[in-house]
Amino acid sequence: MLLVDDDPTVAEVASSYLRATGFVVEEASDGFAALEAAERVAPDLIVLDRMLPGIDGLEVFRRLRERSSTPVILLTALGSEDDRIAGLEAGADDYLSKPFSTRELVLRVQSVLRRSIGEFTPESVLEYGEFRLDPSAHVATRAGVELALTAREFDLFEFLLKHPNQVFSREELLRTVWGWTYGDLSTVTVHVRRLREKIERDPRSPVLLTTVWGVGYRFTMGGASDAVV
Amino acid sequence: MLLVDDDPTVAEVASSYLRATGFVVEEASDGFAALEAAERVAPDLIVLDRMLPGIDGLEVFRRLRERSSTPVILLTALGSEDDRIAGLEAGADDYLSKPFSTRELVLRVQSVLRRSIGEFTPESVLEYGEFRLDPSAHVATRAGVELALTAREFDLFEFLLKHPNQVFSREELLRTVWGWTYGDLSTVTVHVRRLREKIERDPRSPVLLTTVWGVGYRFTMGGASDAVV
DNA sequence: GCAGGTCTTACGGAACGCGAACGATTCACC
DNA sequence: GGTGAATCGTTCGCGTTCCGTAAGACCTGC
Repeated sequence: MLLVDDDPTVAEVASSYLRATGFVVEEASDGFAALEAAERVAPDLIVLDRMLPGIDGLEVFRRLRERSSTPVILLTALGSEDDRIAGLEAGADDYLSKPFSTRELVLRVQSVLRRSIGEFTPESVLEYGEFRLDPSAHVATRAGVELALTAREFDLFEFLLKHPNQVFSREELLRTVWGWTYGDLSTVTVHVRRLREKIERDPRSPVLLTTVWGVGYRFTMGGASDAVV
Repeated sequence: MLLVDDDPTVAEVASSYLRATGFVVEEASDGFAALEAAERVAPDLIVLDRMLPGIDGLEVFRRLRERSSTPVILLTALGSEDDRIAGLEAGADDYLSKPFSTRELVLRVQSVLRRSIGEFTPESVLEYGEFRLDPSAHVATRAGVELALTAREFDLFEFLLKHPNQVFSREELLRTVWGWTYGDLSTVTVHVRRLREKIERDPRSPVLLTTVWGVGYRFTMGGASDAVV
């Protein structure tokens, strides 16, 4: 997959998350590099920012389409309906407006790939101990029993399961899971709490989703870690 | 394949994409040229814009059907008048509303061709538990008893049976089942409700076709799932 | 004990899904 | 051709769920 964005922050966050999901990600920061990279690696899918230095994203898109039928997802700043129409008009396969959550991006990517390739998106079912999480079905279970997670809780849990034994600050979580660049950090706090309520044996003294004082939160995964499948 | 559209931009983008996918594309920009070309090259498939200068696209469609059974995919502009021709659209093999993604077009083309070629082989019959669904006969049964599904309900049910245990947003369903780029999402809601009324034991508390809050709908299929083929 | 960080609880607004009903349109049947 | 049934997409009101924020209590490190 090829990711084209001139904003280093966006590129880094998005690509790391996509990689964690199991994709092989090539990056490019401008139009020329994008065209070159597309030629070189022949990606399954291209995620393309509309606003690019040098050549405009739409122009890049047209040139890409001249020579291949690779699916393209367009990213654009602040989603006005006009942009959306323009994007689809040009023939993009899907469209996403910034700021977006990484989960949203992954969902779109999988959706587009599912449509283009057929069924084969790596059915990445996450498993840890008695936990099982199926993103495509949007089902999370503990020992076979379904956990009634809300959308946000699910997103958060998914992210943590994909990045175990790693500490994330509230800011980071807000950026990656929520897709916000700013916002009230207590939002994260509360959602962590609510999630604990549902996944911890004893929510009062968390074992899995622990607090790292002054830093953030960590999802701890014991020795035997078979995350991907 | 024959592509009929008077908008040069659409024609160019679409045809180049189709060619990149491997199709041999003939183009026509108005009704007369379309009829002439259809006669001349005898295409496997015709993609026809509904809005054409001179003869209307629908009229062209009728005349085409008088002399051959070549599959036709109708392109429709958006607008209130779409509804009026809903019936005639049903006569087409598939239809797609503008603006559409080029990939979507290719997918529909492939799907229609697959259907028209595979007509001789017995259509695949979907089975799940006591449900049985025969797309070619357009008949759905529960425990041998025929379910009185309407056309849309059937399409929706078919799609869900083919993609069990997977969540689809209303938007996705609108795109894949309805072939719309966008539209009123409550359309999906209502049809899901009507479908539930017919397939659920207790429509008030659905078991098969469940709502995933804030995400979409999921058709849940118990353990043994042999959906495909 | 203090200060800053974290947890808990509660609440209002917003989003969401549901149900019912309504025209418009089409199709089937007379 | 005309009439009635049926389908489809839309609209509106209602109840529910979820989410983000605020405020106070609690805890940790110093």
